[in-house]
Amino acid sequence: MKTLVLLDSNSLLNRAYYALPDLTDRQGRPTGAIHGYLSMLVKLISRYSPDKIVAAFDRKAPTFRKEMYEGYKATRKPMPDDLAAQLQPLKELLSLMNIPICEKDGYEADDVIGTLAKRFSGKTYIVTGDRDSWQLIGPDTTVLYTKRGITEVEEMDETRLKEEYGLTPSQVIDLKSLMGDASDNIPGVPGVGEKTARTLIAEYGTLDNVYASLDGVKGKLKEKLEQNRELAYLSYKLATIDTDSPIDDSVLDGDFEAVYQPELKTALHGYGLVKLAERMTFADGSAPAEPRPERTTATLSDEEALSAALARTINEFAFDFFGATAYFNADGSGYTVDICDDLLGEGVSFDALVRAAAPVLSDPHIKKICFDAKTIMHELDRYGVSLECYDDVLLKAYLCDSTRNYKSPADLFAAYGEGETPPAFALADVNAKLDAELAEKEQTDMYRKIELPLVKVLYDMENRGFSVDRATLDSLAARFGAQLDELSARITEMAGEPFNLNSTKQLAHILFEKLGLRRGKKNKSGYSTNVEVLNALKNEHPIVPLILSYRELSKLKSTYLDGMLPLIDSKGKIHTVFRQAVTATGRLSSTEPNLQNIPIRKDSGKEIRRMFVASEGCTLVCADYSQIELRLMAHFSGDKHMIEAFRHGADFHTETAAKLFGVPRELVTSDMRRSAKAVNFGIIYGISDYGLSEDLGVAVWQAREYMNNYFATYPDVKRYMEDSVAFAKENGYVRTLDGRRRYIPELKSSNYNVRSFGERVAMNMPLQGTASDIIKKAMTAVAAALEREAPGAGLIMQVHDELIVDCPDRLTDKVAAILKREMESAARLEVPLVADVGYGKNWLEAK
DNA sequence: GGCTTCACG
DNA sequence: ACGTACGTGAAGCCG
Repeated sequence: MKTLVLLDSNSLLNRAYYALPDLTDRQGRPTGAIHGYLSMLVKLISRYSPDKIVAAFDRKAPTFRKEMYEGYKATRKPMPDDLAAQLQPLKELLSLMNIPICEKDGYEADDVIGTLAKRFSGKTYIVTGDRDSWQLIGPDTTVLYTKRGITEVEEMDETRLKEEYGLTPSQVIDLKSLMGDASDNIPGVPGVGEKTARTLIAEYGTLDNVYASLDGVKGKLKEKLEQNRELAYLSYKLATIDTDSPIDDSVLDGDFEAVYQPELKTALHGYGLVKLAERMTFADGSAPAEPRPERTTATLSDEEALSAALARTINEFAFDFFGATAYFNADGSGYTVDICDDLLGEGVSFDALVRAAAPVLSDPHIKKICFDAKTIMHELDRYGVSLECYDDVLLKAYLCDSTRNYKSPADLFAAYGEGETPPAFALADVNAKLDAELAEKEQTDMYRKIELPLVKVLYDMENRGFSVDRATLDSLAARFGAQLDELSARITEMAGEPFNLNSTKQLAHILFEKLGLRRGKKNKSGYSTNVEVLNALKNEHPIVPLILSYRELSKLKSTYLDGMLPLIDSKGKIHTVFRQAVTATGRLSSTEPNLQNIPIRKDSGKEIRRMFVASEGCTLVCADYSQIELRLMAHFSGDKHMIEAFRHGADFHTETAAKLFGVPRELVTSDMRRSAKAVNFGIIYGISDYGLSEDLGVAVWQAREYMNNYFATYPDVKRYMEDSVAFAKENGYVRTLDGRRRYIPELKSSNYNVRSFGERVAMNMPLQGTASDIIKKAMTAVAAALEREAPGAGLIMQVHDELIVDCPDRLTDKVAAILKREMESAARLEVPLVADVGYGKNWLEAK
């Protein structure tokens, strides 16, 4: 099957123009966009080895669209002069590359591309920075979507479009007709943004169906849709790419060859694009510059050679999947198998690369050096390939400095490489450097025993997913929606004018200027309208409690109902992504969606928790550590009274209150307990009198007294906190029980606030971090135990001190016992480590 | 992209 | 005198 690459030239030029700095050649002619465009093209050619390439350009008469919807401002900006000036030179260079140009008066490049893609039978890649073109995706048609920068592309095919956006190609049009596109002059439905549009499409599938089911839509949204039906359908027409434009498809006749006439080299040199020319092969025999002469590089000419090379005994090789490029050994012999762009340029497709590499990737004896192995594993899922035996430089770098945030291998090279763009084998060098640094910082065990084994556990959790009950979600969304409509109507009436309730600025204007209510705290952009302020005004004006209710419900609806919808897969599950290298303390974080902040504290929020359910025939078993951070404080400080309170007391906060106020525990009032609890929390956060006073709503001197009282009750706690800070000041870092470190440069600051922050961090991190270490160890142990003793059951969630297992009903008791056993034995402390277990059909019930 | 607000541990 | 509790992520507004 032949391969065709279609270039959406105007879109690419635009991207290149804005992504690159203003370059000019010696004569002062702008060349930045040309440079970006051609770099991308050269890379693409070597990666996809297309048989045919066509460059499409816009040729739309400027007035064409305006008249179609008069009254709507044409917002598309004219092309900047120094971009327009690059158009003709680019076309000339493309001709010299023997790449045909296709354009048609009155048509956009989109239409040309859509038409050619339809007429070509074979594998088609559409290269563009425009999401519109996703509607053209099909079984044989993939869109290569340029990411920021330009030389990086993302392969968007049917599967990926479904997975990432929950859309079929044709739904791309439906979506756009609702949300519009300012840059493309597509109006859409006013007041409907991407968020709402995606929800509507997720629910109704098509524009037609949205309008056929208007009765199911509530409130203002329904109004907006009704009033703008024509606009929506006009937008639909505008967003639809014409796949039957009258173009001459003889541009598809010839085949492309990546060997160029010397005239091209001369022309490129003329534009000062020498480096670019060096990456090309010319008919007069001048080949691309030989890279990296300091190592032996075996350039492999085809798939067979690749397989052979990979089959050779290699101990280790680095794998940079997203740069889509490099495999090589790092066995110390100095031999390098470099199959990056060189090989991809010689007849090997990326799919073929993965297939050829599969035996190596899955070989349990060959170590693969990865950046973010978990993500790579998910990517390889798409090819049915598993990754065994891996190292992860991201995790190593994280352990070396948890306050850094490495987003890509490039970030790592910047920190550990030699600077500049790294050679392909740099990952192996970085890996070696990291191993040394891990050893030097005593993090090797943290890496091998805790973080690395957790990768597979998290990967399995993410894959398994959490079931969501659509019926519950829908009915909650309807209920909240109706309440919000009602609230917003009443608020508008009381305010005497309509305003955007979601705008703190407008709300502040209404409350403090129009209604003259008491101003509270200030923030950077004016007076705050946060809960604290509003609560203080609750009884001042009847509008305030309504605003509080509005805030509560709108938060819940937008974040946890509307926001969740597009993330539900075809099996009714959502798959969070756990991030293992972001927090400074060692905790995990959860994104897309964040399932670690699902509501629980208020009644309205509890309802939301109900929609997270066990899967078919299964039960959720939930276990959480009881007061783990305070228990760790007891352990670390060795404070006898605190230890005693944990060993014998039923409720630690009550126990603390009894000691603090000098009364028997039976006589502890709820107020006393509340204060004691606040101080206990303060202790975990690295206490300050001011913070405590804020939390308790008492004077600072009063808070100060509570603290002194607390330290008198648990004297070793105070000593421990002082020791912690002293250790940090001396060594520059603090550490957990297992040795995880957090460096605290803030302690050296001359700024009091910054330094105080450092001191609180020094007190807090060992507690929060050790708790993280413990639950991470427990997770690995639980996963293994479940596999052995309760096959069919699996972890699906971690919320810092809580684990959730989804298990077949009959295994419930077994799983409960496993969770309790493994969690409680994950660390040996001076006080008991206790996990409380519950179960149920939904998350609320199980907790 | 920064800021504010608020959901969780 | 200083003016903040520790750790996150997402939504929405605004310039």
